[in-house]
Amino acid sequence: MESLKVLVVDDEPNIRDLLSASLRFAGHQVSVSPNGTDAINKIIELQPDIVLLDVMLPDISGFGVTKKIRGMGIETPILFLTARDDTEDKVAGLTVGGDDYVTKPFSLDEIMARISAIMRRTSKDSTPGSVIRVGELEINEDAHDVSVNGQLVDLSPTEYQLLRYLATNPNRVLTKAQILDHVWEYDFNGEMGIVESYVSYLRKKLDPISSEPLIVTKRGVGYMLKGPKG
Amino acid sequence: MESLKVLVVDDEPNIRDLLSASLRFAGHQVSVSPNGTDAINKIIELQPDIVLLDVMLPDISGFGVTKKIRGMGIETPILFLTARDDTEDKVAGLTVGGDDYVTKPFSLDEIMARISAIMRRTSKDSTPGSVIRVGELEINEDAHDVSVNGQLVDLSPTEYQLLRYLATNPNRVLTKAQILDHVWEYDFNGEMGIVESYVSYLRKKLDPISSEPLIVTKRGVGYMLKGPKG
DNA sequence: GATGTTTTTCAGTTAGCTCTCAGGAAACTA
DNA sequence: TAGTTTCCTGAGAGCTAACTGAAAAACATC
Repeated sequence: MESLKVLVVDDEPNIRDLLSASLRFAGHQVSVSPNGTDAINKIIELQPDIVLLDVMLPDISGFGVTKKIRGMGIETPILFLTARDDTEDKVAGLTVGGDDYVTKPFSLDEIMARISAIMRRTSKDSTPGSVIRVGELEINEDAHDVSVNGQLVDLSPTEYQLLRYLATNPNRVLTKAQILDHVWEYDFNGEMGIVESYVSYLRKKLDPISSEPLIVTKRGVGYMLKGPKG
Repeated sequence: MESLKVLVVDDEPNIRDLLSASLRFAGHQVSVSPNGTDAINKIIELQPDIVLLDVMLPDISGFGVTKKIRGMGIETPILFLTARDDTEDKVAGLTVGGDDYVTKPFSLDEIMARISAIMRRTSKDSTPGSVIRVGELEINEDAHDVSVNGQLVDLSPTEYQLLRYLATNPNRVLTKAQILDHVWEYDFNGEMGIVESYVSYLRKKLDPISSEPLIVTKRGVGYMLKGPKG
């Protein structure tokens, strides 16, 4: 995915910082906004490629912002951020058009995946494709399917997300802390041992099929998904 | 279906936004109009391929608009949007020619299906056909019936719409929120559990006939109709 | 207005997932 | 080799998502 202009709208500074740091690191151009009125102005002024929009804002709600800018003919795709315990009727209609939503607390990897999905669907030009391929491994993001040497592997949601994070960084060691920060929800306060557990789960499912171990341990550092070149 | 020029005429901004977002996302070129006189001008000026026309408008009614443009020799097909409690004789005669109507509140999937049907009937070159085929499953949109391995299956209206939505997105996981947004009427206020119920109904009717389960559950994500290749 | 169908809700059950922990294995250190 | 650290993995408790039967509510048909 090429560099995008992203606007992050949230009243919680922690969330803003988390998202803007990650998005900047991913090579995007990020602006932030703490409330609805400012967001509307920034959307008009900056014309971002995508807006990450909290629905619960101090002044105008995310829906109000959407209504306003859509009324002006601005069709920028929106990724809504909603509280998990919002009543269901509040989130109705959020997946219409190019838009989508994630619930708080989210994981960074999920945010990135949703942004990719939205840009893939809405942008006419470059279509990077929804298949991640690393050596014998193939991840189909549309079908949420994983296969090794053509053979399907059944993964739980967390296993899937962990594998995808590794697969988007092949031949690169990722520390357990990095993995926790990207794959688990930002309010997770458990131990890093859980990463070891899930790596173990993945190995048990993947290694019997692959010709050589896919995930290698770099002792004292972290884990790495071995790609064809490395 | 190739890209169409669509004019959406409705005085409620919410409906206009809902329709224009969905139609744009489907690749069409959308213009909107809030009243009858403006609609007449836009129809003359833009020469759309199809008009989505609310019958209840603040100035000239949808019928008035139709009469006017037909009097000018403009034969653009029209999909009328009517209130559900409109009397029969009011909507009678709407389906003459290439026209059709849907009642408010509608589901997005129904709107899209009606547009396809109208374009299929009126355009000469025409789209491939009205049959959706995914593996052993066959949906005939003209006859509104469904068969698996050649054997007819009797479905309720909602079952049919759900299956069609899944079938138009084979090998792609659809979340319950997406399904609700596309298959149920836009004012539906209930819980997502209803999707589980209907998936269960479909499975009970389809699985005894199919050689393998057609609808697969992607736990924590959504549902997917399994096609031949995936 | 009675009957049958469809839609929607609900609750009990089932199956699957997340996370923790603890003992053991492997790898480094000295 | 012994000691230390890091990692691996099996077991299990607790939780959550999903399935399904049943009943209530809405709707249609005659």
